[in-house]
Amino acid sequence: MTGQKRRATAADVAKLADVSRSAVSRAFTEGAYLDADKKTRILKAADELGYRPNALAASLQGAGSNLVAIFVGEMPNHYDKEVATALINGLNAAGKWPIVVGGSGDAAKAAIQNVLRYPLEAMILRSGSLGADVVSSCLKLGIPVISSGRIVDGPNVDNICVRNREAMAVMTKHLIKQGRRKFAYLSGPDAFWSTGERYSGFEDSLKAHHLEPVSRLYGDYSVMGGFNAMQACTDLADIDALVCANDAMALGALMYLKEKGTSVPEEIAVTGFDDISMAEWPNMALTTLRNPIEPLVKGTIDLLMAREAEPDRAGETKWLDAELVLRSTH
Amino acid sequence: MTGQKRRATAADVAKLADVSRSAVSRAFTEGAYLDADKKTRILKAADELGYRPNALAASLQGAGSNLVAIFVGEMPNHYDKEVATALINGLNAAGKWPIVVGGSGDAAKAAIQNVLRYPLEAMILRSGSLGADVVSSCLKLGIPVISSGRIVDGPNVDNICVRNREAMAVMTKHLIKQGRRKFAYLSGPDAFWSTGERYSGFEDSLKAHHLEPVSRLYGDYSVMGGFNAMQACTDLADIDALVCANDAMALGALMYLKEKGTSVPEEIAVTGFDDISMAEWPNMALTTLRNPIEPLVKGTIDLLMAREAEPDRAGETKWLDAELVLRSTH
DNA sequence: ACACCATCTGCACACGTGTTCATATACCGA
DNA sequence: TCGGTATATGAACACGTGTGCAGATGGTGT
Repeated sequence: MTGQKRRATAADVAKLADVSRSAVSRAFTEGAYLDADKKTRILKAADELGYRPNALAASLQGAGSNLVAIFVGEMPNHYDKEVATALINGLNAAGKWPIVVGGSGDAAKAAIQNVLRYPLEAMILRSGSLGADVVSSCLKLGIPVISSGRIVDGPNVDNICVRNREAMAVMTKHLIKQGRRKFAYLSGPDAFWSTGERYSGFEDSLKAHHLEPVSRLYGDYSVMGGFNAMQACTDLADIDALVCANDAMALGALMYLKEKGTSVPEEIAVTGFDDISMAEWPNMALTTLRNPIEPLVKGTIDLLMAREAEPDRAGETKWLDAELVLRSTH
Repeated sequence: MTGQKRRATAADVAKLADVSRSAVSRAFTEGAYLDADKKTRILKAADELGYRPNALAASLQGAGSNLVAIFVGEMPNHYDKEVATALINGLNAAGKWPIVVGGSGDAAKAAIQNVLRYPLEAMILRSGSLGADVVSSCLKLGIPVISSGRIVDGPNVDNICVRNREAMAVMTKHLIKQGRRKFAYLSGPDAFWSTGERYSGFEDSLKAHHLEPVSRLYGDYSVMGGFNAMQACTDLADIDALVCANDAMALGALMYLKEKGTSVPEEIAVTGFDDISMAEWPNMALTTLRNPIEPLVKGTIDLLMAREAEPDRAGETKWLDAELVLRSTH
């Protein structure tokens, strides 16, 4: 016979502690004038009732909502999940509470429109497929947009992104220096922004050494996609290096080559991009480019804080450097 | 010279459309009496201003907040991340918006206390390490608790959990039937609730066939933990089956055995638990127990909706069945 | 003509909070 | 004693919304 449990309010605490409601509010406000004894009494009563200030009502009053949205897309890849995990933890540590939205297509758009009903302090975008209309919706509401992993144009939009082209150039040059000459490239789908960036870094770097790619294969950034692309590849014999657009496809390719009996790296070098946790597994030991997560998270939060401090500042773009990680497949 | 962009309110829309503020509110309320022409005019004005109702103010007024918290812990394992991803997508599809909290220890507890300031419709717990104080905090605030993956006692607490014991028994019996007799068990840390459940399912099943485990090894549920545990194992020669408490450790063990030249499954069978995406990779093909994600998500949302419909109902526990997935390591 | 009902509208309230404002008390220096 | 300052207090307002209420309008049946 407990009935529906109602959330205790400041008025309830005030009645129990025999003080005014204002006093209760002050007891939870740092630096407000309040008698020490009274404060103790209030906090005790609050504890007894399990009271804590309603953050929504507080934000209505003017306090920051501390709510942030993250759009993470489908997260098909392990790297996406690792980034999302790290981002959530980083935001928590900064006292920001992320509402996470996933999915793709119209459902995702509708979901974002729904989430925009909350007074968000920022919208963090972690997906290539989202249109400019989402950005303009946010900006109309005065919600700052931070795009991670893709450069988005727009007034006051902040960006953070790894230098895809330069990273691929570093890898390609390393393989050339090592003596490789017959390159294939395992590419992601053209729909993703990073696909073109990474390929052109690879291709330009070859051209600078008067080389041409032997072939450009296509996958869907997944492990099985990499496996299948290799299986379908006809000119494997003409290749001594396979540069992959991400780790997942590189691992898939690696598995196919091992199954087929092709020795890596003796006959073919295989390289990835991201440095996901599986890349350092003992039977993989993939040579790759580390798409650094910790600086990505820190940079994102720095952008968030900077925008909070100065809402009208011009959009900033932070560039991150990928690091060459040499293991056993090159 | 745009200045700080303020969020448009119903009053702003009312002024622009030359109607009362009530009319604006009604334009966004299904089934409210409102002249059709006026409604069109209001929606047009709202669109122009980028207005949408402030969900916080609305929830203050009595509407549901549609906010839910998920505590996901550290998510060290791939399975945790897969579940979290699916859960987020499922909640989104149900029109619920999850605030995601991670971490462990005191920081996590503090984070949860902070998130409890929001008027949540539920707290979903996805981690073994959290104490009963969190549950009581939630219940004091009238926030329903749903525990996933671990049974939590408490008034009106809902649970959803896989039948760990039964699943391990199915696997063990299958191996016995197949002719295996000399079993080792690769266990997780005792601190986790599921560790004991899974082991006892294994052990009891052996006993029922008058068998004793050769040894119980310990890992930390991670891939490298499984790899290292096998490396440290001295009585590998006395074993023809290795039952692992989860897939990650099984994969690590598999990698060690392959590196060492032990043939799987001829000399030793290796089995896992969870059926993470890596388990079906071509060079792994792990025989395992599917810890079903889709029913887990659906069940969680069903519990959420049932509790919303009837807040005072007794706590319910949903049990899920794991499915034996036979691949190439048994 | 009258009563009735369905539709429409604006005023006013309530939700729970942080903070301003005016006022009150206590302390200190001159 | 007086003025000044630091501290303490409750009443009142504002935040943005959904809805109850009372009243208005117009159509329909008798």
